Amino acid sequence: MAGKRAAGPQVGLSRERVLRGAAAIADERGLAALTMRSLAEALGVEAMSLYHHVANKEAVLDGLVEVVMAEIEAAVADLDAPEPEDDWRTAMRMRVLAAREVLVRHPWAPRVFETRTGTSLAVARYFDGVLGLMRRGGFSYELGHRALHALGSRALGFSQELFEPDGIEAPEEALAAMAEQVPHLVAMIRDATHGGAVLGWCDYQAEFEFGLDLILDGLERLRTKP
Amino acid sequence: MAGKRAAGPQVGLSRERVLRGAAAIADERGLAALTMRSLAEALGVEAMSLYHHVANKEAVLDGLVEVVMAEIEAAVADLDAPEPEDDWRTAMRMRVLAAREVLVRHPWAPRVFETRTGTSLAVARYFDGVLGLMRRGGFSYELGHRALHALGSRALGFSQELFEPDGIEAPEEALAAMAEQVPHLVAMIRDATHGGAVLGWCDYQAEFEFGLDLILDGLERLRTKP
DNA sequence: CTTGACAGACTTACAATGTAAGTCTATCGT
DNA sequence: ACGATAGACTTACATTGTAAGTCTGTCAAG
Repeated sequence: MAGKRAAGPQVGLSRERVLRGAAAIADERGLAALTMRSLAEALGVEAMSLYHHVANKEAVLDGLVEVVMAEIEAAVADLDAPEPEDDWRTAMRMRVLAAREVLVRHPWAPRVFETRTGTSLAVARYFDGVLGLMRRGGFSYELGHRALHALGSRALGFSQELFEPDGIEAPEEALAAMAEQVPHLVAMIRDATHGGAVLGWCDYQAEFEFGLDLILDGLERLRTKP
Repeated sequence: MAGKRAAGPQVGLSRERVLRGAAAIADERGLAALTMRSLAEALGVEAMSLYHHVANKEAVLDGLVEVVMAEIEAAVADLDAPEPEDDWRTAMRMRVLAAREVLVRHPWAPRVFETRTGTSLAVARYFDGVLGLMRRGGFSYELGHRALHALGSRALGFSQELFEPDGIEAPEEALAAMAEQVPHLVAMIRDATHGGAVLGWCDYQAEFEFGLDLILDGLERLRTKP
């Protein structure tokens, strides 16, 4: 059992440094740019050296989940939220939005989460905290369980947007061209912007909160009158 | 403009056949097994021949989205749902559950959806249909828009489950070992199974419907009293 | 029937990636 | 002083996507 020592010619890697480096690359250059070689280079080392600290690339991705979850747990711990016994709804809302801030800083995180098979301990612990919050807020285990499913990834601050309504320049002609294929969407955009610029008309943060509140409201109703 | 002709020594490929083959491989052997070479082999052809019908592998994945969406549209068309004017909630529910049946047949689909950048026309058309349904059900464009966001991937029949509560053998000892790390989850499982077997105690279909109904109920409330 | 254009298959080749296997060296406990 | 060892490096290879070029069977025009 050697403690920690700086073996080798230089500072020495560590699982910590490897994972931090991986997160940095994903943040700066995207998930596709994260290869064992690019990661090694960023750490001033050869690719194979990484394998002394992580089993393989899958383990790096698993580690990224831990990194993100640690940031989320830290953000949640910093929160000055009400006691769930007094106001579980606000406590939950703040927790989820704190998690969301972390996720927004790491746009690659949802994709990494999704490709992990099996639940990581870090994720399980987070959901355990969510469930504990609901328990303190007066939920039965049964309703708490359903609530975890209903929230899904939203509990961690992201919703799977399969369909991005904005990002279009959408001058009137472009809309007209689309009107045949997707008439209702086009009408919706026209209605929302009444002829003005479309870029950025869709406020994702607001929409996320809307969906979250819809679920929380529903849960609260079930909690009080089952 | 040559019409359709069987050029070459054999039956001849086509974009159609390539995409169907790709879906078959993903279904049978998983998404990771889908390579240009494996796909070619399955079609009795060399890898490079595929490039006469698809631009590159990304295009194959784009095509998979189309394949899935076509199946969903077909399932939706077969539905014997009420007119949205009479009962939008049931019409929507049936539509989403029909989509879900397709998605369940293609477990790789969510991952493919998520990695596509930009919205495909097929997906946009689907959401256009959802929005149209809501319009006929009495939604404003504004509420319809928010509803699309609130539903998110659920409109297509899947929820991002980051956390899989089952899949554990969970004899009492295993639970005891986890109790330190995730006490609430363990208590929840104990409560739900009161000592019995844990395997498969979690009914994903039922949980999906619960979450869906929670959202639909919330939307209905907003629709009738804004 | 000949011929030539071309769609659509095949062959070859290469760069990028993950990683198995083995080597080298500085540090530490004895 | 010295052997063990952690942790770096080197080499090598299988898999993948795909660029570039070749070959061949079919069809339309002469």
